[in-house]
Amino acid sequence: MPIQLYDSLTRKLKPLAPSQPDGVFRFYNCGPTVYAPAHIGNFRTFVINDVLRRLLELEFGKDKVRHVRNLTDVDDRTIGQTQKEKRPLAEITKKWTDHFHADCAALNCLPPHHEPTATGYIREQVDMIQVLMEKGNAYRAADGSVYFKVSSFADYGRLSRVRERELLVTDATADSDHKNSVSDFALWKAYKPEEDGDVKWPGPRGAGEGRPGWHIECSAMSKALLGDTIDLHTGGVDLLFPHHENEIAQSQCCNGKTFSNHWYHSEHLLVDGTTMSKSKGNYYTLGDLVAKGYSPMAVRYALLLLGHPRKQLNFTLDSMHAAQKALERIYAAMDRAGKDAGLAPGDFLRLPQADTSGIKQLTQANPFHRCWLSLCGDLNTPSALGEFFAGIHAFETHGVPAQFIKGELSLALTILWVFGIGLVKPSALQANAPVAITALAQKRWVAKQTKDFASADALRKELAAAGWSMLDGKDGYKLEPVKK
RNA sequence: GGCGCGGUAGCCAAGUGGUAAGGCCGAGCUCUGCAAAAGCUCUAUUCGGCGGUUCGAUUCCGCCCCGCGCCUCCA
Repeated sequence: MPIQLYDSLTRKLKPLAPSQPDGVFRFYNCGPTVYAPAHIGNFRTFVINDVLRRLLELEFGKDKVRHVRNLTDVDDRTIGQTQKEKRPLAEITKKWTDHFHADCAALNCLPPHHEPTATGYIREQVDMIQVLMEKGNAYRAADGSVYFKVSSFADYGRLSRVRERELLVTDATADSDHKNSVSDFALWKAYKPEEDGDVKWPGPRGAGEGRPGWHIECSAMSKALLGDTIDLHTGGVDLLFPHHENEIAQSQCCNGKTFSNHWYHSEHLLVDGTTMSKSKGNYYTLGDLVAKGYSPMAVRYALLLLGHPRKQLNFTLDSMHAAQKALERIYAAMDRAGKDAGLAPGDFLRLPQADTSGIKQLTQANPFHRCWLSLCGDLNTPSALGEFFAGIHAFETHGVPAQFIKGELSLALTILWVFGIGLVKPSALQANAPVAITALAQKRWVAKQTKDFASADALRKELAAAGWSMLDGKDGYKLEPVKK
C-alpha cells in the first residue's frame, strides 16, 4: 500500500511517489530560525517530519530518500538579536544551531541529508532574484530593495486561496516602504546601517548591498540541492501563507516548472488550550520539560502520538504524564516479549529496529501491520499507536509461538523505529539517586535479605521521608522519587 | 470581516452508513514479609443541540450553540 498523505494544494489525500527517473524521493522541510531556543511547538513539526522521513525510507529504501531541512540564519529576528546582544551574527546563529541540534538528537530525530543555511546560499539566491528581475517578475525599489511583483504570477494564491481571503490591511502592511502593491514581497532587502550592523552582501545587478528576503532562501536552496521540481514540501500551517505561497511564485516564475508535487502542513501545538507565548507563561522548550523530570523520549511521544498531525494538539503537563507512563509500559512489554523470545533481559535493545522484511507482507490480521497501514494512511499516528498497544496486549495475554515471536518482536521494533521511539532500558528513565540514598537502600536490601523486616521497614520509612521510594524486585531494587 | 479546524467516557484520542480502537486516571483481582512494580478484568446503551435523508447516522445534509487557529516575515 503506497503512503497516502494529505496535499494542501489539492486538499485531497494523494499517494507519495518519486517523480524523477532515479527513483529518489525529494523532500524539503522548512526548518527553524536560529536566534533562540526552539520551543516544543516547533519540535512537533520537526518530529512529525522525522516520522514521515522514516516512513519514506522504509517505503522507498534508505538511499532513495533525500531530506533537506534548512536553517534560517539571516532575517529580521536573527539580525535583531545581534543588535540586542552586540555580538556578531555568526556567533549567535552558531550557538542556537548547536542548541537545536542537541535538542533534535535528544528527541531522536534523524539528521536531514542536507541542512543548508541561508548565508551559505547567498549566491544562489542573488542569481535567482536576477532571473526574476530579467523576466519581469521582480522590480527594484527606490531604496535598492527588490520586490516580487505578485500581479505577474497568475497562479498566485492557489495554495492559500488568498484570492478568497479578505485582506486585513493593518498599519504594518499599509506603510510598506517602497512596494508598488501591498501584496508584493521582498526578495532582497537594502542594507540599513543603523539596523543591520555589518550584515550585508553585494546584491543582484541593479540593486544595492543588502540581504535576501526570507522566502527566497527556500526556493534557492531547494533548487540547488533537489532540483527544480521536488516531490514534497512541508512545514507548519503558519507557513502556508505567505511563505509557501511566495516560494511557489518565486520558483515557478524562475524555473518555469512545478515547484513541488505535494504540499503537507502539520497543525499547531497549543498549550493549555491556547497559543504558546512567553507572556502567558505557557511557553516550553525541551529543556524546560526535562527540568521538570520528563524524558525527551516522552516529550517526543507526547508531541507525536497523542494527536493527529493535521489537528491542533493541546499540550498539558497532564498529557506529559500520560506520555511518560505509556512509554514505560511499552518498554516493559518489549523487554518481556524479548524474554519470551529467549533473549536475556535488555537484549531486545540489540535487535535490528528498521528491518522491513516482514512489515509489508503481513496480513491485516496482524496488529503491527495495522500500525503500518495507519501510518501509510495520512500519517495517522494516534491510530497507529492504538494498534500498537493492541499488539502488545496480544503479546501479554495470548502469547506468541516461540519460533514466531522474534519475528513479531522485530515488527514491533520496526514500528517503534518509525515512531522514532528510541529504545532505552526502562531504568534509564529513572532519576539518579544521591549517594546517601543509595547507601540507605543498600542497607535495607541487606536487612531484607537477612529477614530483618523490622529494620527493613524502618529504612523504607527513612527513604520515604527523604523523598525516595524503593521498589523491590526478585534480584534487586530500583529507586524512584516519591510520587506526589 | 475573511479563511480554516474542532466539539466522542474524569482527561487525551482514533474511527466508521449497520450499531464506539487505544492511552492516562480510577476500581477489583493475581503476585508479594511490607510497599511497589508488572499483568489481567472492569469503566460511553452513546459520539455538542435541533431537524432532515435513510431500513438504519456518531458517521451524509441543513440550521443553531460552544471552543480554537490564521489573515505578510510565527513550526
